Amino acid sequence: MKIYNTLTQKKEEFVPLEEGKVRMYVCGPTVYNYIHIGNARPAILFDTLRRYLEYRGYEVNYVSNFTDVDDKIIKKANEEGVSAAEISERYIEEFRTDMDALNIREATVHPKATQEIDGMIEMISDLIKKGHAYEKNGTVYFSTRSFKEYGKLSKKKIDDLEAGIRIAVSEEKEDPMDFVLWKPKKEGEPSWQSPWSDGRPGWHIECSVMSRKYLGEQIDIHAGGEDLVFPHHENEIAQSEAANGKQFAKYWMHNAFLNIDNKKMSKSAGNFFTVREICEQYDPQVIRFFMLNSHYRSPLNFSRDLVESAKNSLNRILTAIGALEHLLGSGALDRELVSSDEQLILTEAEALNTKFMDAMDEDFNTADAIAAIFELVKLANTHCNASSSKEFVQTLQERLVNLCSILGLETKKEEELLDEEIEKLIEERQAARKNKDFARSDEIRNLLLEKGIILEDTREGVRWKRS
RNA sequence: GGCGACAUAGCCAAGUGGUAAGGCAUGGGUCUGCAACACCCUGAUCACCAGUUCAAAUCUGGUUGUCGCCUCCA
Repeated sequence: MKIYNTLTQKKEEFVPLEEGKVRMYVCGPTVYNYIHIGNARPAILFDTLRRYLEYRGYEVNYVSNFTDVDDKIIKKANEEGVSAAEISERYIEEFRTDMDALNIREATVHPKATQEIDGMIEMISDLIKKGHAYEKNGTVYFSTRSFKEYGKLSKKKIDDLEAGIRIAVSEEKEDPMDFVLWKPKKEGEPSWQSPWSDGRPGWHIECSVMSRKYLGEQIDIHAGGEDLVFPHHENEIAQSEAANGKQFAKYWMHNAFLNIDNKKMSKSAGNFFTVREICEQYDPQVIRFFMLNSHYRSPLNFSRDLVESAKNSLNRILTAIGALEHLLGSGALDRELVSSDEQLILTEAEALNTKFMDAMDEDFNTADAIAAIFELVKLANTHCNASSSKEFVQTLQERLVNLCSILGLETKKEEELLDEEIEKLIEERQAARKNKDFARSDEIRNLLLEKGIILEDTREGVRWKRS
């Protein structure tokens, strides 16, 4: 299994620190609003990676934080006249709702920054003691020059960064590139006591501390959006490695951005969508499929047309699985033994299964893996019918369901029951068709279509699905 | 100014040395009472130029174009 490592800029064989176990940390959201569709990309991707690792037999310890103290949260709280905690709690709940809709599993541990302040103070003290940080008027800065490998992740040289050109440099800093570990509170801000001042932690220190607490000093995979490479992840490396004296994360994975109509999402331009509003218009599964249908390290464009297209694509897969299940449930399959012709098809299916796994092993190539699913769909559509053997159909059905579930695509909707009224209409339509009353038959079909029920007449009876 | 990425059919998108996966859309056909689903057929020499090689979308150099990071941001 190979993973592209931002640190080395190469695909590397994945070898976990401890055999059979994977420790991964994914930078979580700052909870000050609903998450947008761009936030959903890493969440979906790394959840899928986790599912795949587990499928491959690894025990995955997946930690993702909530940044629940931050300027943006405080600003929002002040605007609404409520506490920062109220804002963060509210949006943590909304975040969970969105994650659930997208079928993203909950992290093993989902720590909140505000509950880890002690650990942060401890690490900051340690960094000061080791000469990697210094205090000025209640503010503690990390001394980037003290960490000689600073810049190794983002491949930047401190001298090239031209700090201060675009933001005013605080005169307190010994070097323009030094960043804040702890800052004193301003009026009306939430604060915690510390040896330096009543205040709050800087953003970067959170992840170093939470990662160490829940996963240890060294972890396997640290992931996030590519914009986090610098400065966030660079700073995390500096803090963690300066404090622990060990390599922090072995593999750094970064997903490319999601653009809207070919432009970067920005609130000022108004070209962004929240996950919430997209989920009102489309099955969240479509969004998940959409994200997985391209490579995680390539920029991905988002537009209505593209989602429409993804919806049709996903439907092809789901329809095929639905058809197999319908066939299995129809009682039409009375042959038990797999024929020799069927055995050949099953061998092909086995090869496609391997193709899927190979694609996933090659730096998590979900687009290629999905291609294997489509080829499997084609096999099933072409070869499964009422004269197939039960085992043949079942094997293909199970293969498809299994591959989809690795990607977090749920194919088994719970046994849904239709309204009695609708059931009656379907029966009435069947009777009408039998009597060749096609006018009435079509009338009923259209009526149900308006109610979101699509009917399909098959040799094995009527099949319905939701539009 | 520094660092980095990308450019494949109408659209989306795999593919890093041996003559282009997969999907969506389009058009034609089969199936169907009609549909839907499905199946069959239908499409690109891989931005451009030069080079390396028996052989390049895939390597090297250059050109053009698009984009990201360097500031809170997934």
